[in-house]
Amino acid sequence: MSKQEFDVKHKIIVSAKKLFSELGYDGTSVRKICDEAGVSLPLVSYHFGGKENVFLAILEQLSKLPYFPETGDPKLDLQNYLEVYISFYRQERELSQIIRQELAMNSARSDKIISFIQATTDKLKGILENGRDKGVFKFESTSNNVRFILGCLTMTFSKSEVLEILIGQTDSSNYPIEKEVFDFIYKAIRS
Amino acid sequence: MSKQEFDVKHKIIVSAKKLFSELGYDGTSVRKICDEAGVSLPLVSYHFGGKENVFLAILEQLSKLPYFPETGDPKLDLQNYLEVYISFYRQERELSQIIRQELAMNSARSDKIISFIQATTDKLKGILENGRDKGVFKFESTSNNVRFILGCLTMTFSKSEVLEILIGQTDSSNYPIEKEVFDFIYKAIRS
DNA sequence: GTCTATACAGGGATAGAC
DNA sequence: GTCTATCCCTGTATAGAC
Repeated sequence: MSKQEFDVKHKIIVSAKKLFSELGYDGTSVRKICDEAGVSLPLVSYHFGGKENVFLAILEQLSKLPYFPETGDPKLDLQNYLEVYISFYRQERELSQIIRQELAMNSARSDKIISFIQATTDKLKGILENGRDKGVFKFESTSNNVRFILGCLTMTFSKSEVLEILIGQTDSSNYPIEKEVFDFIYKAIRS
Repeated sequence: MSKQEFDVKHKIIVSAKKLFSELGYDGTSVRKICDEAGVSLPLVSYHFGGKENVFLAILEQLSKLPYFPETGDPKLDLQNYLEVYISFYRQERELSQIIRQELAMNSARSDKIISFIQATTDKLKGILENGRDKGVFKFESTSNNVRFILGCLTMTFSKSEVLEILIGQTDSSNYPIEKEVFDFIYKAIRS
């Protein structure tokens, strides 16, 4: 792949990612992507073979989801888990927005997303169950609590202006939301 | 409005609601709505003046959001709040799914949704702040904690098959999720 | 009030020149 | 490898018959 070819593919990816996150998959046309990227329409088909594949190429970035070793200490593992993944998604605002949209839509593309994030979710499940076995955590249903935690995290990443109108700006800027979401979750599940 | 006219409008609304919740606004065409409803294409324009207005007519059902009196007791008010609104959204699965999608999309239609649910969110905010003032609840930022709670609730209502694949089925069916989400939230914010 | 037929804009993908 | 021009499909909305 030549330097120039790389540039075009890269420009398309960057523009598509921006537009998908703002307008959703259906709301983003190939024409808009190409206008944003400053390239002509057929280049999407030429380089990627269609809109769908541009989307999949963006999802590939999920394979860079960070890994961290587990210590076996439930509180510490939970803390690490939240820290690592929150910082990943905070750096990847557009990507997290796209995932949020697609999962909310139950779209056909969701299956692909799941295959990327399944391991992450399973890890959280493992941490919760380990904590419960050791008597550090206390809750009824693991999968329900995974749901709740993912719900909290989703809201934490979300860059939605709509939510800011609805809920209001964060009021204590000196206390970071990363810390507060851990407080919330840890208190919620500890014994 | 004649009986027959009511029936057609009603059929369109019911079909549109189902399809919007499954396919999203952009993914739902007027043709699909009419096929589902068993009526001809122009009737949407005739009765509603367009697809957008069908959507708004569905949102009108949000004005039936239940009201409940506040007692001033933070724990009780929180419990009532969660109970009332969870049961509303559990009865209105399709509607809650639509709201979830639209808010995730930051769509142009979100403003309308906000105007319906703003009061509900403000009420939750009030309950949290009252609880903190009385020393029953303990947290840093009200708006952050409203975010977390709404995140938990969103995941609780969500009928997404995708999430079931990702997280797994609820494992303890005898302990209702309505009860568990209260446990989770209450533990998270109490002193 | 409801239908069939159609207009017209916009979608994705491609043919063919360069 | 990249462009212009175009194809064909599907989207919404409407004209006009009944």
